[in-house]
Amino acid sequence: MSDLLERLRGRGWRLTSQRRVVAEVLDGDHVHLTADEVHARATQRLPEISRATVYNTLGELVSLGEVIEVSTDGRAKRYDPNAHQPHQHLVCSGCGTIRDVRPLGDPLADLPADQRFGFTVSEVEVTYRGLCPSCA
Amino acid sequence: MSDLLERLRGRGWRLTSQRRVVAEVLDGDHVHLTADEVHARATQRLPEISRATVYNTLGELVSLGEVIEVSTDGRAKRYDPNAHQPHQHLVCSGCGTIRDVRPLGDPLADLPADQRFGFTVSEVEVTYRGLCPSCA
DNA sequence: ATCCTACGATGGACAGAGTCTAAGTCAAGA
DNA sequence: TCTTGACTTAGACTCTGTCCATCGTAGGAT
Ligand SMILES: [Mn+2]
Ligand SMILES: [Mn+2]
Ligand SMILES: [Zn+2]
Ligand SMILES: [Zn+2]
Repeated sequence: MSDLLERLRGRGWRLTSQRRVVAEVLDGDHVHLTADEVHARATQRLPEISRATVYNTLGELVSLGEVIEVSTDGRAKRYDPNAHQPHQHLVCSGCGTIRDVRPLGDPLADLPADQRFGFTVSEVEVTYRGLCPSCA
Repeated sequence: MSDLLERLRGRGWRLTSQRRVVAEVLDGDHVHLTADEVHARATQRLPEISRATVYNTLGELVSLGEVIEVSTDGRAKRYDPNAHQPHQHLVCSGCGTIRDVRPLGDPLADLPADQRFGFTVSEVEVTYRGLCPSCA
């Protein structure tokens, strides 16, 4: 996480307390918080941080490739700090919990040429759904 | 499409001009309209149809399994009348066009047991992304 | 053919998620 | 320490979707 801040400062990022707090909140595994959840947690450490700044900072982290935007339901987007290891998501239909998963093989290979309609396909996103142990 | 209306009438649906128009707008292949797009097209045929009715009717069609809700971007949900043939989606990152595709094999099989975290996995949703011929 | 009524349609208020702006603040280089 | 442009802030605004009270009508009953 501190190396994230180093990396960003190297790219000319002005290091403010707000940005530091947002980065801290996003630290960890299987973290998939909404912007408002990030804001709520950031507020505990820095009471006056604004919603706009959280949105701005998250947007910048996404642009810089340090955070991934995930929208598994039709609701709020979730922000995922696990950006450097490609992965997919397993979502509980009961409670909404999201886990990072790594399927075998290359999901792109499953789409035959005659199903590509002339597209240059470069990316694939897979969402597995089911019930977690607590909800089953 | 008329068999759709028959099926629904058989299930006790009251057949109103509004519902008929929404069903007509959703007819076709590779149709993935937002609720407001459905409303705009429905308005051309039936000028006084309301937004609420479009949302209600779409919601009912989804509950009845006749239409599928798709959210490929973080924006508005899209409504897909191709509900009886399981399929996945190929989305153009340039213009947003969505095509129905059928990948080979069973995507569920690619998730090994040690990546299931005790979940009962029952469903998988795949979104391929790339550039369509016009945007490339 | 007409009547009844419960189901459906309507418009507008409301809510959640996100964007934008104008004005104030401050990190960091000179 | 001074300066300045980048950053933060509050709140207005947009977009998507839901809810509600009231009105209208599809379709069965007579
Ligand atoms: Mn993740
Ligand atoms: Mn489709
Ligand atoms: Zn669960
Ligand atoms: Zn395109």
